Amino acid sequence: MSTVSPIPNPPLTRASIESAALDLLDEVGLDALSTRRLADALGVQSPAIYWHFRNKAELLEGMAERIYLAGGTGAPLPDEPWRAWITRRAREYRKALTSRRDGARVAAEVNAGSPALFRLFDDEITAMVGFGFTPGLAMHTISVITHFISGFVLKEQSASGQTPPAAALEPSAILEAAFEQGGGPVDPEVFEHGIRMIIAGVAVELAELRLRPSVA
Amino acid sequence: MSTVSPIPNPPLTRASIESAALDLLDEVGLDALSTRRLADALGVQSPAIYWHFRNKAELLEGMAERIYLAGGTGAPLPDEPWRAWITRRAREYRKALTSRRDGARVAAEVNAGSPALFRLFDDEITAMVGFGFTPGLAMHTISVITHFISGFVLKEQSASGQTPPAAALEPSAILEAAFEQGGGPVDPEVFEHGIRMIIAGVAVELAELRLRPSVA
DNA sequence: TGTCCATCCTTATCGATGCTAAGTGCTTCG
DNA sequence: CGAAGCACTTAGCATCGATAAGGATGGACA
Repeated sequence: MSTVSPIPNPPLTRASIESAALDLLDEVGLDALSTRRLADALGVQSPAIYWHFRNKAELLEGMAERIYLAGGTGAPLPDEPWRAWITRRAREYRKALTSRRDGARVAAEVNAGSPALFRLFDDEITAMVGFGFTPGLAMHTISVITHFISGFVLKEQSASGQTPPAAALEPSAILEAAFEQGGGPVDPEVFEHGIRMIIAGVAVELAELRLRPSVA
Repeated sequence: MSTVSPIPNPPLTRASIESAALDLLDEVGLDALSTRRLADALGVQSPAIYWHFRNKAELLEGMAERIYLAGGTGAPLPDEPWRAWITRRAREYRKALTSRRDGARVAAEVNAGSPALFRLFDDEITAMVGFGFTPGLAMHTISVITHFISGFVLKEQSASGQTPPAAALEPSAILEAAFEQGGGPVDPEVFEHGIRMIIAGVAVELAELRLRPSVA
């Protein structure tokens, strides 16, 4: 027998732990993501993680930030109209959340704290003001869209792999038609439609704002 | 010393356990809501709970349903216009979620299953069709509003009692103005504004629908 | 009246979890 | 050569959700 070659693991870093944690998340889901399993995946004992992170919540925050930032930069492209830009950003945001199992649940833990996310938020607000939004309207608009997306993806991800409602009750003919036409509460078209609705609502206010710039 | 009067606890029921669990939730929060603490509050040993519920998730579903149903009935009042009705329902829904600590997190667990909630959903869709919505538009509208509210309250509740972002970064003047005018992502005005935006967006489609009823 | 049985709860215990305390080996630098 | 401190291991604590098995209670029925 040859001696086992004593290849030492590459040293842990916050980044490598977060990466491994995200991969493990995809494998086992958030509820089964324990520090011991993560340590196993890293070829290490579980307390090693606590040298790099104060606790599991801090790890989850790091993971959440990575999920967020996977969406890419926030600024509008040159000559990109604001509706197209907001629509694109909304889709990117959803894609970032859905790219990881339980991504929305993990992202919901973050307290909006990190500098990188703060910058991104600042850039987006600034860009909106450049499009004629008041700062207040920009804050409201981006917040509304963000809340909608996180609520949507949260249900979308928790609905996947779940027992159907057992159909114990008979829906009315109208409700049946609603499911047929509307595809259920987490149908992809609901997402698109929601973004369109919100943008349409904002557009009304923005138009008024351009006519009567004095009104905040 | 008088003998301790042997008053037996009233027997447990699903309802009494769910009630006690919701009260305990207000006291300690979701993360500290364990079956042992709950059993303590009920004057009972923890496995007793498992006679009434298959597991903790089933308990949480019962709690979630109670939180939802605390909002009251869903049908519009006589002569209530649809915008007023939807606005009122949105506020009631938010109020139901915020009435309990971590209410949105608990409610997020439910898989939309219970018969009572199914009925409520059916009633609301049916009412909207009565207002001139197509079944599909009704499904989309109610879903969009629900997702927005759950996303909003989720952040609203997780933001309360949390360390501010430490202000490590300097916001741009525009972002500063946005916070001043807009009050931050979970400002109550964001909620009101979001509902108005969505309703405005829906109103546009509804108006088109009334002009050209052939279009789904 | 006596026995049987379903109901509802207790005792005891399991494996797993987040986390801490204390110790160990390795590198680096004075 | 020795000290410092970094990065990790070993050991263990309190707590968690959940199960197994048994005990008490009360009504149904012969």
